[in-house]
Amino acid sequence: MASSTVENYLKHLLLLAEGGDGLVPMGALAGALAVVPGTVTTMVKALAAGGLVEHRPRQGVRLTDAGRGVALGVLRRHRLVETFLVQVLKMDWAAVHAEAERLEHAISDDVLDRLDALLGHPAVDPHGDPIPTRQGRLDPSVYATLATCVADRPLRVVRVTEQSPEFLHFAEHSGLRPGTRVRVAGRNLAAGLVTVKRPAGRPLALSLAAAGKILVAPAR
Amino acid sequence: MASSTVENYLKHLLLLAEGGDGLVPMGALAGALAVVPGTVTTMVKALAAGGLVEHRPRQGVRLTDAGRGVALGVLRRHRLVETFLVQVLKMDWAAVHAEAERLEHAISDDVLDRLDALLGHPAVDPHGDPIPTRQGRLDPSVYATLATCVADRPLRVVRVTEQSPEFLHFAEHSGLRPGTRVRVAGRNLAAGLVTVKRPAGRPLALSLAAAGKILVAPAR
DNA sequence: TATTTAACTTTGACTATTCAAAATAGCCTG
DNA sequence: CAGGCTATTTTGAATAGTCAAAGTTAAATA
Repeated sequence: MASSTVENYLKHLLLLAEGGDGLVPMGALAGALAVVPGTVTTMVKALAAGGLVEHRPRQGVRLTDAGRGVALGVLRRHRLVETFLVQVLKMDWAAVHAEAERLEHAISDDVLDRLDALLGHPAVDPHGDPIPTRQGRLDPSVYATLATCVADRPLRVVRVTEQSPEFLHFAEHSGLRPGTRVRVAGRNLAAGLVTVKRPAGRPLALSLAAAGKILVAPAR
Repeated sequence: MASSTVENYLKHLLLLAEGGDGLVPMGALAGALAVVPGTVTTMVKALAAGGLVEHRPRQGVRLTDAGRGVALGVLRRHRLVETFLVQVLKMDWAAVHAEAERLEHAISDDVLDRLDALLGHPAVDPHGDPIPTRQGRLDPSVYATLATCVADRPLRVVRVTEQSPEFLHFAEHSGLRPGTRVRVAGRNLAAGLVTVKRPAGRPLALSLAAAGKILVAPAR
């Protein structure tokens, strides 16, 4: 059994590898885990010895298939727990991330399957993040963001890729939860601003950095 | 924050102190935690330094008020989680103990309060064990057992004080879950046997040791 | 190409928790 | 009261995970 620490290393490796070629710099992992770089080097060598990662010295780390399997399991637990906390216990979607960080290491497969059934086998969590299937399949869909999408088309928020309570509260109060219909009214690249229109409320201005965290798809 | 290990030491100390004067022999604690006695000595000295227990060298350990408070919190989490697993996730009552052993260290007060409300503020868990209140009050009721109660009176099973899946499965199949009406038909002390009658089914024979684990109250 | 710099690795040390095995303290028996 | 037994404590060592700080490397800069 992988310890909570090992599970965290693998989970963050999976998250950091999204998009790229999978080779994660040691420093990025250290930052994500809030430990000093030397600690990561030590741990990564141990994980490599266990066949969970491949270590390219001075270049980075990559999950092996075995490591990816473990990481997907952790991510599935994390996202299903978040969904449970919001849908059944009616918790604030900004608070559930921290809770799930602890619970994801303490839930058995049996409990997880029951939770999954209770929730109706959800495909995404409250933030719109896809939930890996029991077989370890993770929806690879790539979406545009409010910073990159075509302007003046009807859109639908599908995902908010940030878990800090501050940002999530802002998104909620701005009516930018997954499912909301929006439209990009304009962009001012020089000023780094995006203006979006929502069904109700006046136009909303947000920075390109913030806009880049709101993933959208064409509203059909 | 107390580590899982510390929480376990305190929880078992609370459980082992039930009834007695509170002074638990080091060996008993070692047995309950499945560690060697030397480990307990080391750990208990650390807990004593932290004000959570009082250590009487060569005699035993006792919880301080602070330690008891922590232990009651752990026990509350354990028993509420068990109740949730049985009532909401429909798990086998024999399986939930092991699950709760892990979850009890990962649940926040916020989640716990919501679970408590969802379950309707239960007073006892699926085994009939009392759930400490949020204020740390634990029902001190003492019940008779099938081994000690008066014979030939209508009774009601209130609690099964064993968590091994084997015993719980036996109890379930024998119709001895909390709530069941029973009556002691007879005892043979020499043979160490108790015969009980249940509403349905033929008389059931069980050993005094087993009968001592089934707590009962007069059926009103 | 020589130098600077940022990222990464190494080294030595520390905390928490555990075990095995040797030492000791109390108590019970004769 | 001497032995002996049992529970407990001590001692020495191991494992997992971590940090601080010193040492390397490789790539970017001049």
